[in-house]
Parts: sequence; structure tokens; C-alpha cells
Amino acid sequence: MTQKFRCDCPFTSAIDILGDKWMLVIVKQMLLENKTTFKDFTESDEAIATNILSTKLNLLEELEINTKTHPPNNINSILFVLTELGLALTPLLVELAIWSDKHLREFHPEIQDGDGLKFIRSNKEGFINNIINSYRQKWTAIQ
Amino acid sequence: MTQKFRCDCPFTSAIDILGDKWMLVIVKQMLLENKTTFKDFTESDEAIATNILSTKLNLLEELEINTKTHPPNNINSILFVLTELGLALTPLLVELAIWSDKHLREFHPEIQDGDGLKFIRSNKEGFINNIINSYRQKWTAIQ
DNA sequence: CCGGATCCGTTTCGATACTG
DNA sequence: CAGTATCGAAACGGATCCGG
Repeated sequence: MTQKFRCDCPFTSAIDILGDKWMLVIVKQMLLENKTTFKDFTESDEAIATNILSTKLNLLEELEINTKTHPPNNINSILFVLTELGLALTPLLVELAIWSDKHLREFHPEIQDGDGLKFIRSNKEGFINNIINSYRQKWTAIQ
Repeated sequence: MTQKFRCDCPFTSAIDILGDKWMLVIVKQMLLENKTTFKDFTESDEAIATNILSTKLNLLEELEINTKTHPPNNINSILFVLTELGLALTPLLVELAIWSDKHLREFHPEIQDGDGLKFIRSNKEGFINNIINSYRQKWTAIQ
């Protein structure tokens, strides 16, 4: 792995990695939206440019947050799958979702407190584990 | 507030806000390093340029993540203080700290699992509340 | 001295077109 | 499908200046 982000302070190092819109977007899409192929990411609403996508996917791989595999029946296709280190970002993404809900409601009071977030808050740990286990079942087995 | 970050998907909107190195760095410094004045931020290790700092502080204020106040005895000085919406980012920053510790150890196995992170994990909620309450006592009273 | 604003060279981003 | 190449646009960041 490159030493690009090597820093004496791990916190700062992590901010260098995750304080980047596309890194968060890609991890979110992998974890929560079942995106695995290059095409999946380019077709998303966020419309990431192919050159940026390529750069970020390689960077995530260097950082061992994701890894490349092939689907068993199609050697030509490439799947981008989260590693355990990548899956360990789930709690962070869940907190991001909770905060974004709060932030949205701050500026749009007409939006009611949905049941979805209440459910998450009532059993955060279970919710996180569900996401991780579900992801593992879908993709980790392929490797 | 501007509609700069208005988006149908609150998650994406939050990523636009927090998927920015400086936004995370500034919030971290306010919350965990007791930085409050413009000078405090410029003197930090991260060495943010003054023009960037100014831009980001104004953006954070528009988003109602922080707010400006004056210390009671010095009307010329300006304090940048987190709002409740800003304080609500504490769980996210704690998860970032936990992940960054994991990430660091991934690439530097010689580093042992310190007791610090173990303590945090054993009582995450209490740890988060401590940070928030401590911050409120220090700064919120001033307003 | 503090809290910026302005200027300007450098870097990075991002849309599109193109390729194996 | 999974990327490069190119090139204009935007952001960054260092230096400097300015008002209170």
C-alpha cells in the first residue's frame, strides 16, 4: 500500500481518506445499494465520472477497503467487494444516515420524523449487524 | 440558508457536506481540541489556509452546524462554537476515531491495541455523552 | 494582533470522447 | 464492461494586504 495517507495521527489519516465525497458515496453504494460492478456505479444517481470512479476504486483497493473478484460464472466481469475493513465502516455510515436525517429535518420542518429512523435508533447495533451480515452473505462467499 | 446542498436524498446531501476534508477537520478541532478562534484553527497541525478556513466556517454557519459568538469580556474576538446540530455529529466522529484506529493497525501491525479504544468501545454511549456535555459546559453557556 | 479578503499559480475535478 | 485521454472548470493554497 502507498504511504499516501500515512500520518502520525490516525484520526487525521482517516479524515484524509473519508473526507472525500466519492469515497463515502462509493462505500455507501456498495454497502447499501448492492452495487458491485463498474457499470453499477456509473449508472447511479450520483453520476460519478468514469475517470474519477476508476481512481477512487483503485485507491479504496490500495487502502484495503475493497477488493476485486470475479463472479464464478463470468471471468470477464469484475466485482468490487468490501473487505472486512470496509465493512467496519458500517457504523460510521449509519451515524451519517442518522445525522443526515436530523439535518434534513432542521431545514425542512414539514418533513415528519419517519418511523425508519426511530427503528434504527431503537436497535442501532442490531441494525448495523444486519447490514454487515447481509452483505457478507451476498458477496463474501463469492471470494 | 442556501439551498446549495438541498437534495431529495438526505444521505447524499449529508455526504456533500461531510465528504469534505476541511469540514470534518474543523468540526473535530472544535469538538475535541477546544479550538474556538480563527487563530486557533490556523495554528493547528493541519495548517488550513486562511481563505479556505474562512469559506468553510461561513459554510458551517449557513448549515447551522456552528455559530459565532463573542467572549463576554472581549467584544473584538469571535468564538466559533458548535450548535446542537453540530454536537449531533459527535457519534459520527467517534465512529471515525474507532475506524481510524482499526485502519492504522491494519497497516502497522506493530502497534498494539491500546486501552484507549477498548475503553471507548466498552462504553461508547457514555463516552459520546461525556464529550457533548463537556463541550456544552465549556461553550454553550457563553452564548 | 485578530479576522478575514484578494490575487494568482498550481492542483484536482469532472464531462465527454474514445479504446481494448 | 472496464476503463484511458483530453481539456476546460473549479478548488486549493500560499502570500500578501487590509480594516478594526
